[in-house]
Amino acid sequence: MSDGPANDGKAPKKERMRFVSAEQVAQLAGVSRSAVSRTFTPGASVAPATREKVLRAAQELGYHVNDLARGVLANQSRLVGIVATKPEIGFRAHLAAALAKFLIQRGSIPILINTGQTEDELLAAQKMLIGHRAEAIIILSGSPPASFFELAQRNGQPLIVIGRSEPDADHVRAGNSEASRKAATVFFEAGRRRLAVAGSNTGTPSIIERESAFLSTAEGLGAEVFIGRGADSDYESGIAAGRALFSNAVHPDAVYCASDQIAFGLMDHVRQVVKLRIPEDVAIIGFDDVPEASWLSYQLTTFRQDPLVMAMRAVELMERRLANPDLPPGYERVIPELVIRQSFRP
Amino acid sequence: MSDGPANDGKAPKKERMRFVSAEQVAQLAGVSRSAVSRTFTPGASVAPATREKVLRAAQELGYHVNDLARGVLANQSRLVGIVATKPEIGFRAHLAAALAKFLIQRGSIPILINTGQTEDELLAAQKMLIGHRAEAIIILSGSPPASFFELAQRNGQPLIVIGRSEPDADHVRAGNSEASRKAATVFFEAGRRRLAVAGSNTGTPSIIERESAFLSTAEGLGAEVFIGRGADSDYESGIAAGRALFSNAVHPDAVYCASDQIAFGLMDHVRQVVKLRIPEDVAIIGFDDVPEASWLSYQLTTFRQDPLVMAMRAVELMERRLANPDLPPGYERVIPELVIRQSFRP
DNA sequence: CGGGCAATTGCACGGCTGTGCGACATGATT
DNA sequence: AATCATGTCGCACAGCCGTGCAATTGCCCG
Repeated sequence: MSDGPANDGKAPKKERMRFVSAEQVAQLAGVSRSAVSRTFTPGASVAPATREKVLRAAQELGYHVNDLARGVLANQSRLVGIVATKPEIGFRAHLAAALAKFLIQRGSIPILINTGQTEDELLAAQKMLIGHRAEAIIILSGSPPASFFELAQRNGQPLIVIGRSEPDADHVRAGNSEASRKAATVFFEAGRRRLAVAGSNTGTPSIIERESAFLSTAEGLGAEVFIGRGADSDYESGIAAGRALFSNAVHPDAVYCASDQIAFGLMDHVRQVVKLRIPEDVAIIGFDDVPEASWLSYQLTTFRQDPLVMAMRAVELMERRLANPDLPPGYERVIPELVIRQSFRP
Repeated sequence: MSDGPANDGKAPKKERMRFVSAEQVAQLAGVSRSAVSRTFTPGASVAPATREKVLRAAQELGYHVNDLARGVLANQSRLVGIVATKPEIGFRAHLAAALAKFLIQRGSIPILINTGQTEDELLAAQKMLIGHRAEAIIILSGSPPASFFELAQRNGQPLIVIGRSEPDADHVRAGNSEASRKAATVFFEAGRRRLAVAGSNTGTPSIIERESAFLSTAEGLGAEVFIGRGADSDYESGIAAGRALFSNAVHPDAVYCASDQIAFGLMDHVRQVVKLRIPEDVAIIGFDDVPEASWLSYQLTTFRQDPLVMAMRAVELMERRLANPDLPPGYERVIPELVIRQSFRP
């Protein structure tokens, strides 16, 4: 009297529903499984009539090739890891979104790894990517330990680094030094003589590069230089930097901020707390040109870093590497353009 | 005289490097492949000595289980799709990041699908998720067509919807109506009588819900009501709404904005273009409490919607559904709390 | 020292797929 | 009409893995 697969006792039907398999389609269409496989393989040899039968059966059953199994066989998963800390903030958010879009366009599957900076977390993320046979890993931020590179290398997973100069790996980054030198120069040429940089104590390589290039140029020009730093490179750090730079009697008359987020915090502090005018009393230049930079409250003059361009370059590097793993490391440098708004006009 | 696998002629070594397989580990360790498999399967029966040998060999070769193949066998991929349009903007960015974090914590692989709103794009994304046998799909935004739900249903992929009431699917959303009624009420109780809502023409269900609940409550209280809308629900839309609401001689003295982004645009327009004071001339309430809301330039009174809480609820719903696919649809409603800042004080 | 029991191990299968190769049908050609 | 080339199809294998089952080992105790 039992019907079906004897659902006896407790067992709450553990087995997940199975997707339709090629075997079932073959059966319904009255052909062999090979015919089904060939129907969905471009360039394979199938008679139009058979193809038609298979497609009809597939349609009826709602069949779709199992890309996982296909990947196991073909030794390619199409999975690509995007590794970032705080991927919801500022420029990184735009970069991650752009990467996801381009990766999907080329038929890859973007995996978003939102990880902390601790070595354990990174290692766990990497294990996951290796386990799933990710074809490549794109790193957006931070400074992964050497072991990260080594492990990826060993498993044949190309690593693309964005925003950091990594001589042994493919990388794409902005021309931080050029931009920072230019910032110091335009400030100086506009008659500003007390130049400051607002950076971060826990700076990423990009931040550090911007700080130091600006400082050395400013000093070279003979200007008085100031440094203010916050804990990170976000809004609060901008406030902290502003506090450090504007608590003395003599303060800078121009501040170069290592990120737009820092600039926003610093501008708010300068205007609302210190009660100085921008740009009359203090000129500001930022970096990134996130959408907020054009908001009326900020009108920030800043270096434009196009996330679409950088993401595309990164994907191109990845494709190049996948096509030929033995190529020497390549790098793309995107030169940022200074977008002039109200916070400083040369 | 040929060495190696006869690299004859053009063929540029197409074959991708293969990862280490269990077979190779078995060979090196001098055991059967089963022993290797058991070593990496918790709870399987392996002698400590064998286990040790296997682990040593695996370490030396850099072996890691192929989760793809494991997934094919066990009929579970651990892949979870996160579908969003413009995942880099505002609240959605925080939601997407939080989801990625929680999914990783529970051992799932978050796939970020950055898609447009056209039906074709959504269908392509879904095909991809079906092909890779994603275990569940979390939708952050927009209004997918009915076919989307149908196709997912048919393939046994649970669908979790965030920010939209979807009676036939698991969903988690904010208490938009309660919040919006409260907004109208506190405005009124503070003596404001010309109440406006700033919304969007292409509103998501959340936006629409907020608009209408505010409007009906405001009318019920006997206040004069205004409506201003922009094309989307971002900063520019806030400017547009501000233009619509403040171009006549008689203008609102309190505006409820359907999102923080709208509020920022509207506040900037009101202060910088219309030259009114906030909150003296115009009181503002927003929705979301993104970090920018606490910036000194805005100090926005707004309804707090915690992305961490919403993401966690969504993941819980997903787990529940995966554990028991036959459950009736569940939903979680998160009640937003009004965070008081300078733009309006009850 | 032998027997029984538990632990461990290897074999083989199952879960999906793509594809080389031989078998077959079919149309065209001499 | 016989033969050949061509296009299709199915079989079987390969590519990874987990696991049931039976065989083997090792150990303990009588």
